[in-house]
Amino acid sequence: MQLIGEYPVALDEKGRLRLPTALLRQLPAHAAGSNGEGASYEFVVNRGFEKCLTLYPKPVWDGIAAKLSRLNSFNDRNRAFIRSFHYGAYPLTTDSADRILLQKPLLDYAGIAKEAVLLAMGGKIEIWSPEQYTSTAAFDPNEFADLANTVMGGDDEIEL
Amino acid sequence: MQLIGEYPVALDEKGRLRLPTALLRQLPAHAAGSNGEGASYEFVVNRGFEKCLTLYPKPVWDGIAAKLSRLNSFNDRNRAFIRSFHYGAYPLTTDSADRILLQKPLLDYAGIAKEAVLLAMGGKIEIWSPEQYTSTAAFDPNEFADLANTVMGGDDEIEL
DNA sequence: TAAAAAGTGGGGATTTGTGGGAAAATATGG
DNA sequence: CCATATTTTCCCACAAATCCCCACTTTTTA
Repeated sequence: MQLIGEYPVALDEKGRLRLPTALLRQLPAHAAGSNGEGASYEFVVNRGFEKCLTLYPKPVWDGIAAKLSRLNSFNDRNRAFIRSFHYGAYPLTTDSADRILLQKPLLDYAGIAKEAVLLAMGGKIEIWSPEQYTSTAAFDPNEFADLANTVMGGDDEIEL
Repeated sequence: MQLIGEYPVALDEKGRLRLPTALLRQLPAHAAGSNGEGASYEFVVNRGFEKCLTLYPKPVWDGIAAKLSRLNSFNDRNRAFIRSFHYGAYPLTTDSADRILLQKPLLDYAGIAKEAVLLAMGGKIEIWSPEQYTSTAAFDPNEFADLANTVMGGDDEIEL
């Protein structure tokens, strides 16, 4: 699953966050009604490594959970690792208008109030507060070049 | 069984702890009434390896107990391990309002008073005091970089 | 420029969560 | 073994959060 896109969204009075149609269309409608109508989508949210939330489509999460479950949980380090993934985890389903409701602790963690930015990448979707997004995830050409060099550098086989 | 979620809960005056519906829905209603109504859930609690309690759905516990029983109990280390696993273990059933009642020694062990955090992972549920949870479950991603690489690693389809 | 699709905003039913009285069960002490 | 104190749990009533539903506004498409 290769999700793409940056989407500014607004939370309404009740704290509901609508997932843009452009994003939902990229997901396999893991849905109720056999027809396209009334379909709902399942996700798992999580505290991200940075000050943001991470939204996993359920199938993607299940893949991760399956790998984690193969770890021996009698080992301290493994346990801590598994726990780190479940830190702030919460299962979500879209409502009948393709909206999700995020728990207050999660919103607080990411510093999200009325607005947010969704950043879809690969199999997951990051949810940022606009402020954090511009300061942390912002595109700085110089920094980008540095990173590109560090991460990809020296490997002639990879081209951007 | 893949349980998901972090749930803040409050204990009432009588020390009862209600299991959130979102969590119970993930369990096979190991239940009394043939209909969904009046169903109750069976668990086993235990002292966790960390300063928390571990709640096992009965079927999961049974699986673990079966494995333990296959250990050679003529070996004193095995005997000690089996004993410590049962140390503080206690069977529980939800009451008619989906609440459980934890013994004082267990609450003391985990430092739980009025509030707790439930962390569901894989087949079990950890019960933490909020303080312990934030200090123990917090993690440094870099610390797990190698583990992440080993477990998830090499497989470019899976992302953290 | 009309029609369709996407997005927004509540009212209010329904579900979930909380609290406490009192019955039932269990323990304690003669 | 009975009487009393304590703990547990049932049951009901109330409070709060969630979600369905539908109407309305804005944007896109043809």
